[in-house]
Amino acid sequence: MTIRVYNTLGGKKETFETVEPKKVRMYVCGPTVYDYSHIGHARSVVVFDVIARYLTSQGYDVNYVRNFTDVDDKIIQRANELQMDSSTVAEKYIEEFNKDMGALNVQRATYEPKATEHISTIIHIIEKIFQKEAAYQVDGDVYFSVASFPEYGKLSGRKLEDMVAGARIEINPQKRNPMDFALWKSAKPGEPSWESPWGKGRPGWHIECSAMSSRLLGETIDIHGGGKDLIFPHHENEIAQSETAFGKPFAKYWIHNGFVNINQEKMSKSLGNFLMIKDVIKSFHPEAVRFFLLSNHYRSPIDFSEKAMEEATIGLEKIYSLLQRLMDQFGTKPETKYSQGNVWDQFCKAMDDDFNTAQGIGILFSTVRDLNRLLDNKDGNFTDQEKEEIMTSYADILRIGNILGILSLSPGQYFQEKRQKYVKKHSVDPEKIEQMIRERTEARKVKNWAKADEIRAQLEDMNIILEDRPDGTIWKFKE
RNA sequence: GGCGGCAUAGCCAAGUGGUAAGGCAGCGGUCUGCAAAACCGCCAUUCACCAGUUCGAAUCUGGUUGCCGCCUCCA
Repeated sequence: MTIRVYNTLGGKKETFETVEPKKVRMYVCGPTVYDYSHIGHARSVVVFDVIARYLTSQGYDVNYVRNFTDVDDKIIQRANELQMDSSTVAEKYIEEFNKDMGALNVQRATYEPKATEHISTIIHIIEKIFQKEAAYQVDGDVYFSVASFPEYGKLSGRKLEDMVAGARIEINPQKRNPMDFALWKSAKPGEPSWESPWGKGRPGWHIECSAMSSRLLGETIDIHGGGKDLIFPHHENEIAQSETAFGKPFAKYWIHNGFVNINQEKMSKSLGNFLMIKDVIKSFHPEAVRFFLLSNHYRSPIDFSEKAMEEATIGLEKIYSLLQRLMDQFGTKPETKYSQGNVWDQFCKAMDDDFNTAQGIGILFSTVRDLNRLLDNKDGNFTDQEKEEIMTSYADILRIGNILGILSLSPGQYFQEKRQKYVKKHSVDPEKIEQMIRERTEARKVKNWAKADEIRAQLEDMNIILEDRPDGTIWKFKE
């Protein structure tokens, strides 16, 4: 089956063909670690996590690099504010990043390098760029000369002349061209620095990705990804540097994810509406967050709101409820003997078309409805063929969950976790609820409906909903 | 000012040439002591607007309007 990928370079969908057969070299720009990770980071990381999982499921050997920018002006500034060492600041937020992404069930990349671990490679590449006469030194700073790279602008679709005319750039008299960017920055006293042929300093922002990508994956890679905002200047500059240094294409496919808005506004410092992952998962289950993030196509913007999260939660629970039902009726998870079925095929078809998780989720819901219908109608009396069908779809749902990184818990665990979270947040007493339910059950036994309904109403006031099932009464929080 | 994107029901959203997936909400029904859950049915003759290409367009082309992003740190 062929996979089609939208390539920012060229602006259209292309057939996905790797440099080496069945091997994927993928590099995704990670965060600059000077603060907690926000929901926008989550989207990018989750989207590429799903892409890596999917490609792996299709038989590719995926070599995935996700870096940390651990030396940078903002980190230095933050370190000064906190009166800490900048590497300590970076370490702290790397740890927080891993904690957040772990909670979101993100798989670890093959390599998760830090810029500071690759200083010698960075210096080596800058030297190569000097050899190509595309770099120049001004005191201790080194700049890349965009005029030396005729294709500059090919990713973002801009022309040098237009950009310079745009004049929103601060003119730095040291630069030959206003669009030139730093490869190496000289160190001011007290700043973290490394020895280099140009004196003590640190790498510019863009060069680290060129270095780590080529070092860990090779000079031409298959996928280079990141948020849309990185297209210019970051990725444009990476292309200029790498292709100048190595004289070959840097990346075949450029994949960029869209933004997360908050209540229809862009997250920004001035609005103070940065939504941190650690806060979001206090209110919503991490799987619901993932489910939400994947419910739109990855290139479209997505609007985060309380309502949207509630809908995502309802959707996720609809699936978990079916899984609960299946488990109650057929025991534990379907054995591996149930091969990939029609549902999985449909899902793959959606994913093959530029990783269309939104469509994939639609398939998931249709399947849930089909299975519920079958379960409703047959009342437990299934022919062997029907059982086979059910178990195949059941297995497919779990397979899809595994690609999307959801449905990783048993339904029991999921609802338990959710309940515990609520109990903790609202300090309710489950024992008391159980007691009330027992009283109601007694009342129902003697057909004292008035009393039963009264208890139900009392519980409803406590935001609790009851479900009378054949095997007993269960309760849930309404929220 | 330059570049790019988007516009599909009450809401969210998929669909890029073959006659509108899916979800949420709502309404009617089955089930239930009553509910809930689940299921069934209803819910866009139409895809911002205007022209054009085509046997055929939400999908392609040109134009209009509106919204958004990037060009400055940003996922």
